[in-house]
Amino acid sequence: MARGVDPVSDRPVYKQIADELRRRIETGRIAPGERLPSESALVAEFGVAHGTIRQAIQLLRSEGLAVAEHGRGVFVRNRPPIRRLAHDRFSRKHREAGKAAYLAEAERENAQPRVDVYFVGPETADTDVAQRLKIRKGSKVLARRRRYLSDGEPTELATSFIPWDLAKGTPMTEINPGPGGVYARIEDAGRRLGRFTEEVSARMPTPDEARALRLAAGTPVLTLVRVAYDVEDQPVEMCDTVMSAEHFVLNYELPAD
Amino acid sequence: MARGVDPVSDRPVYKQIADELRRRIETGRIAPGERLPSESALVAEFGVAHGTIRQAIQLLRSEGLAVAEHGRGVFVRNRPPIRRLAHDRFSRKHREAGKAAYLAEAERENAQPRVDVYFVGPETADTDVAQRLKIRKGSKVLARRRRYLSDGEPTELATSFIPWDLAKGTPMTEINPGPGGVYARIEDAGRRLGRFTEEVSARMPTPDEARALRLAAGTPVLTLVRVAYDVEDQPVEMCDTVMSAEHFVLNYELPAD
DNA sequence: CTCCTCTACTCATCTATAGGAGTTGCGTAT
DNA sequence: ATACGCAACTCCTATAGATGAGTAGAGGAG
Repeated sequence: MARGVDPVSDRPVYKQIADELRRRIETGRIAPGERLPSESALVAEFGVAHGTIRQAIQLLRSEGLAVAEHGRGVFVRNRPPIRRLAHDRFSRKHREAGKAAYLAEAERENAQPRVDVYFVGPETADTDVAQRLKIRKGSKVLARRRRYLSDGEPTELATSFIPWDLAKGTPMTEINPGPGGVYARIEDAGRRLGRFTEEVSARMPTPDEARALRLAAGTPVLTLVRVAYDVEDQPVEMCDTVMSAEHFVLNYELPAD
Repeated sequence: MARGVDPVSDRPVYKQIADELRRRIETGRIAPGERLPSESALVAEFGVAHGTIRQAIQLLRSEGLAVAEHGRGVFVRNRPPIRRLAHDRFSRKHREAGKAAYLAEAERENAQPRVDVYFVGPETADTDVAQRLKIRKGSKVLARRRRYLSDGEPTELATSFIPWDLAKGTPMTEINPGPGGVYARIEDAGRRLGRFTEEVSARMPTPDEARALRLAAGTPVLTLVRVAYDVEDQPVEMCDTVMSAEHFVLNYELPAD
């Protein structure tokens, strides 16, 4: 028996059911972390087929409102704590305090930081990297691929590229580049940093990214490409970052002139 | 008969089929704009049930790789042109040239701009607006709700809030605030602008947003909250913007110290 | 020529059913 | 008390069909 759904309505039944469940979530009738009624309970409640209920739940999942756990149930999403990245996170004062940007952020948030280094070593620059670093495509660069975690939860994937001439023979080629991070080592190499540019966008994650960041289905990622320039305005590093969009807010400041 | 899928594999059949179709798209065997084989053709090709094909296609759609058109077919997505928002888009030099930021951008891109104004009028500030504008919750503010289009395609939704004391009796309360936009009128009112802050994040769109921006299913939005401050560092305006993530890249510049 | 209808195709929705796999908790044997 | 096994629950995958609704093209009526 259809309860609350109108099978002859213009709006498909599965959307009507999703609407009803969304309402319950938004009004707090089903609180964050709580379980939704099971598929079979919803079949009974709304008097529709199993597949229809499944479509409705799928919709809520794609909106990021619910997550399914195999064998346990479907749960209202707990909004994770949000990490705000300050616009001055790469300022020299933090670097001189001996802190890489990520560790400085983590400290402010009282979280236990961890970095998994996937790879550090030479690679050849693809078109995009070459263009941003103003070097020839195919040139040798140092690549540093890593994953950042906070209290054991993965938060972002980052890959840095540094022209090989600048990186070779320095601690940048080590797993741990030392206090202040790679940017401190670049300044040690005599290239004083002048400015950074950042390009921000968002998209759906690739399956690999979803796994590495343990993303729930239907949650987007923020992508950030940063290029560091020295005071001569020569690019010295670029960093490609992918982060779970719902964990992050990026803060920027623009002057009025 | 199963062609290219292994029904006893660990990976579900529908994902294997999605993998195969994704491969064809990525290798260009099915080019952007081209049609995928019809559902029934795929049922025949892979020897599986209709529902399984549907699940596979749903997956590709949620990844933004394909769009379905009712009655016509499923097409490989055409990547829309990307709009890059420069970090100096609110600089005084553009404003003094009599151009609002959006129109200046559109001109650079050779696109036909249009603005649908949904609402201009007084509202009461909610908690978030009040906090950002440093006014009391429930205070009167001018709200300006609008949608921007480029060559007829909707690109972003924006809502501005301006303290009522500042807006009342000025052209800001009109549909068209005049040359240079609202920011020019704020300066006319004697509040010289000093800086802007922007907070960027991303999420899945609400159903309303998806409709207003004509978003394909499974594509995220970028959200941007900008606050304008005068030279006394008092907030004078905040603007909440929602844009299709795949249309936009935001550019920022950070000083090194 | 234009307009209409009809048909054959497309995707969208929905039903009904079946077995799989992961989780939880209870009860029994040790 | 602890460990094991099992039953009952959860969601996941897949099948097989029916009906609806939008689109495109062929062909006939005007």
